[in-house]
Amino acid sequence: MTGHSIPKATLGRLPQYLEYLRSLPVERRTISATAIAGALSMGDVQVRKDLAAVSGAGKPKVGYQTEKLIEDIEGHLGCDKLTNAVLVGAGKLGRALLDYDGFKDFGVRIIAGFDCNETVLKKGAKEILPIKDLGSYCRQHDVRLGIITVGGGSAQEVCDRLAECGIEAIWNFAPVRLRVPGGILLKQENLALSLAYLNNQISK
Amino acid sequence: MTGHSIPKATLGRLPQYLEYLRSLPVERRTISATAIAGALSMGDVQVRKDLAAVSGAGKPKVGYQTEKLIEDIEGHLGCDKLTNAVLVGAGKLGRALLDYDGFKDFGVRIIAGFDCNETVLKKGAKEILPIKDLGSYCRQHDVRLGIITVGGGSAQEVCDRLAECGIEAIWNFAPVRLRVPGGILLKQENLALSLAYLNNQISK
DNA sequence: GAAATAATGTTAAAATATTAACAAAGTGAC
DNA sequence: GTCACTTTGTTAATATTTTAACATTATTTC
Repeated sequence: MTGHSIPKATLGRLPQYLEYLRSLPVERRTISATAIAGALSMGDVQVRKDLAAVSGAGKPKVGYQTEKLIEDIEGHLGCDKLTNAVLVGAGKLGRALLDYDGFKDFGVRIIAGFDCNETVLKKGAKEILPIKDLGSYCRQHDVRLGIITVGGGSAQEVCDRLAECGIEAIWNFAPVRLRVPGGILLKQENLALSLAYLNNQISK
Repeated sequence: MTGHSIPKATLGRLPQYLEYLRSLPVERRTISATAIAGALSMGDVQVRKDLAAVSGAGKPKVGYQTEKLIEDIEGHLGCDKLTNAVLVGAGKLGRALLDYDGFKDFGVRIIAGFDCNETVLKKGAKEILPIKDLGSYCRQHDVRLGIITVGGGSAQEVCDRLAECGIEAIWNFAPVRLRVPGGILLKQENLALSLAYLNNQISK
């Protein structure tokens, strides 16, 4: 168990399980793969296999210990270690993400936003700072993740600057394909993409 | 060609190709699978296979006709048919999506937002209307897609109301698993989920 | 305590998806 | 016109993922 090679497909489903498990009432000490499968409308065998890849054994007739399962999934997703992140581009989307507090459940804390537009700068809990302070801030606060929510035009520039700051991964919302130096992880988020998929299914 | 069974994996990559192709300058009349693969850092054979599934033939030594390729992908993604959508929950994220105009490129037009909070109501290009008008509005405007950006607490309620309005698909940003009546398509969006994945990779 | 049940875990099979290998077809240079 | 080159499309091999089948194990009931 926890051998080493968790299938990529499994990894992609883990957050789903995690989310569901967390939504359960605390009284629910145990849960069966069948129940999870039912709630998430997936095959029960698949759930069992996924869980087997990341967690210990369940008990026949009983299921898995809910709490242990959550812990194990969190462990594999790295939710236990808190990663500091900064966000660049305090437009509407940027501010929405900045204020969204659901990320901390997944081990990421956005500790500050940056923008070049003076008018959006803000002090307080979630600061929005001038972009020129990006480098020094990142180095001071052990920032490992950068989130890009600027327009497509300046995304590459922001990306480069983040790379210079020693960021390890970039989560890009700008609809532009970024060039990142080797060693830096890039995740492209394209909300329109989800829509396209939905729209396709509807029309069908 | 356009036989009928496009692999699911291919379908998932189509929006990526589309995005890239659209980013090309118009002078670029033809493009090779190799070039696409290079830009997107994927295997060239895969690109060729994907393209073969949705479009006609390319010419050796030349590549594919950019414009035709775009059209074909759009066709398969249903981007050609414009679908009307409404958004419920005009918080920061909701307003960000409402104002984001990238969706229309993927065949979806958010024509109005709804909220129960009187203070955010707004007239103009992208109206924000009181939630009580949801039903009549949807029926009048042939709305087929509903986007939920309310908090987790009221998401199910909103979902039920949308279902009553004859919506065909729901795109849910609330971190809650919704129960939808059969026949309605549900796509769960969980931004935190992407983060979890990233964070996992970093920690590794 | 034996039988019934609900769950697990494993092994094998089937389906999908990716990668590699190679032959064929345009294009351009000489 | 032939040769070299690039790029396609196809066929086969490999890897991965999903599904099915089945034997096993704890719990509950009688």
